[in-house]
Amino acid sequence: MQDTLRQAISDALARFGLVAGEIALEQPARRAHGDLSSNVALTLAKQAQQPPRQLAESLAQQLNSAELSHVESVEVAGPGFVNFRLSDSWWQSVVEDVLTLGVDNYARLDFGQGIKVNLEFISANPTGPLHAGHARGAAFGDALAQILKRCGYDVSTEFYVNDQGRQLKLFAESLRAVKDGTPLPEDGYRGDYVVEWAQELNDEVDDLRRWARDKSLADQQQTLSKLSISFDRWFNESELVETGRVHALLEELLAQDKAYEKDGATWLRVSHYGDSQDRVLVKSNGDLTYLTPDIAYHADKLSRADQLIDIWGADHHDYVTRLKSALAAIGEDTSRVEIITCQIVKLMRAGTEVKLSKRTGDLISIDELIEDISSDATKFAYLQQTPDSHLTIDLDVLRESSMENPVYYVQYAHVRACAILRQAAQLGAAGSGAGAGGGTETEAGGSGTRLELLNHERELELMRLMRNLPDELQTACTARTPHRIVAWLKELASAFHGFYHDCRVTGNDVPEELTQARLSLVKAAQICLAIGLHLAGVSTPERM
RNA sequence: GCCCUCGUAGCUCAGGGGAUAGAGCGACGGCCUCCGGAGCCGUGUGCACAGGUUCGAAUCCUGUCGAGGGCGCCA
Repeated sequence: MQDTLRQAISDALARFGLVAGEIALEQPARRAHGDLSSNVALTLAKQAQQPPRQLAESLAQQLNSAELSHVESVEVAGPGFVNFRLSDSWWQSVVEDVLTLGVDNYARLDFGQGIKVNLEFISANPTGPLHAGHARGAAFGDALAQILKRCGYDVSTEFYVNDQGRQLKLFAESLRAVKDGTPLPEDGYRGDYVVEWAQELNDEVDDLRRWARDKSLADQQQTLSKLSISFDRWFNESELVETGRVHALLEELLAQDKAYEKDGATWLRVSHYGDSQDRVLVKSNGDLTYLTPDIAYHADKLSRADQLIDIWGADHHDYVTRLKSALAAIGEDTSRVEIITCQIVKLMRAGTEVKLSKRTGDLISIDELIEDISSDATKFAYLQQTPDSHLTIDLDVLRESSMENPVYYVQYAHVRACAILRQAAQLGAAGSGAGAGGGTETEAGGSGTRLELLNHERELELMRLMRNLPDELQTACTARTPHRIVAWLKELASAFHGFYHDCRVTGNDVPEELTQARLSLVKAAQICLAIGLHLAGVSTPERM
């Protein structure tokens, strides 16, 4: 539709000897201004050497005489906007599109062209359960993966397990100290789970670090499965070290004089590649820094995918430049590496901020969150804002209030749609003759369904939103903003509840043909709600 | 001191060059002989500040103020 209009505008402009670059078409904030609007007359006024309003009038006249399909009228408004009013038939046809394509194929885009994207997120240390600080990256990463896939990217998700560094060593030592009743090492791990896990230690455990890692991974994986988040690959840092690849990388860097020795340590000349200073690769005590295997890890990922996306917490933003400079140093194309940082989330409970501290062991685990406010609500809560926002989540409000916790509002719309379809199926089965279709299996929308009966304002609003889904999806994908989908879902749910309130589907006082048309609409809405909920990574209940 | 992000309604947040800036919550007031009331409808206030760019700025640029995060041979 939009492409058709753009072409028409372009053709009309050509008649006046004008050439536009990008022709913007957007939905006006107010419906009174039409369904679609273009500002070409404003942007081209100078080139045309006439007032924007006058150019717009000429354009509108030209477009009106072109008799474009599904276009009711073209009007000029304001300083020179060209507004298109679309016919109901355009919105009604979305019902047919949705029913024909279904959950799997409506709003399935292909601009990703099968490009291989490797998406890494969470990558928590294997030193304990996942906690609230990981939840945003988890919800964001999972939703982004779903969105990228639906846009035609070949996505593989990955969790990097840092099982070589100081943190795991420290964690293992902490477990041992708790078990033996000796003092914790400096900066050691605290918290209830440390004590619990330490009690599970016995003499059969010969490699404490490995045991601690596996214990952590098992715990984290269980939490993720509660959140319905799965990874295509869990990548152990130790794999890079043990296969000698990190060692080979170091030798190569030294041979190329990109690394050098100083003060007993080995340094990488990242300051030549954009970083503010050189960085240590091997500490003077012989240990590797986090950076060294991470370079090898990203090089490995780059050999497996066209594009990398890393999702990090904002507390690591400083590391972005360091990693990219290091990758530039080894000759990688850093434009293939995208790093998204999510801002820290502040949690409130009982009116006060919940302080999270790894140092004191004062943490809220994701398991606790799920138990407190459910898995779907946890994911949805973290998905409502841009990753850039410094959001505050009030646990009490999430638990108690239904609209601060819109996942139920949206899911309830889906439940209602299913309930109506069930009801209709029962009535049909009762032998009313016409039959309301087979409930959720209804083929409504097929031949004979009079979609033109769907002209109530509530119905039109619902259909407009369904038409928008592909656009919303594209925006959410290219801008990496899953919250767009969530915002759209809330609007669609609202439109559905309004429709439900004002437009009865079944009943003796509803003409049979209208019932059929509305059943098609309900089925289409249910499909769209399911698509959106799926993209957000939450469930689609049929009853609540 | 330097770097990143943010500052929009009483609260939590959308909107990120277009026309009269939105939603939920909270507050107040309506709607059940109704396919599930976890619902629907109505009522109010607001773009931190100052310059600049533009036909047009909440949106882009600069500065000021404020908030969060970061500036390790931690990860």
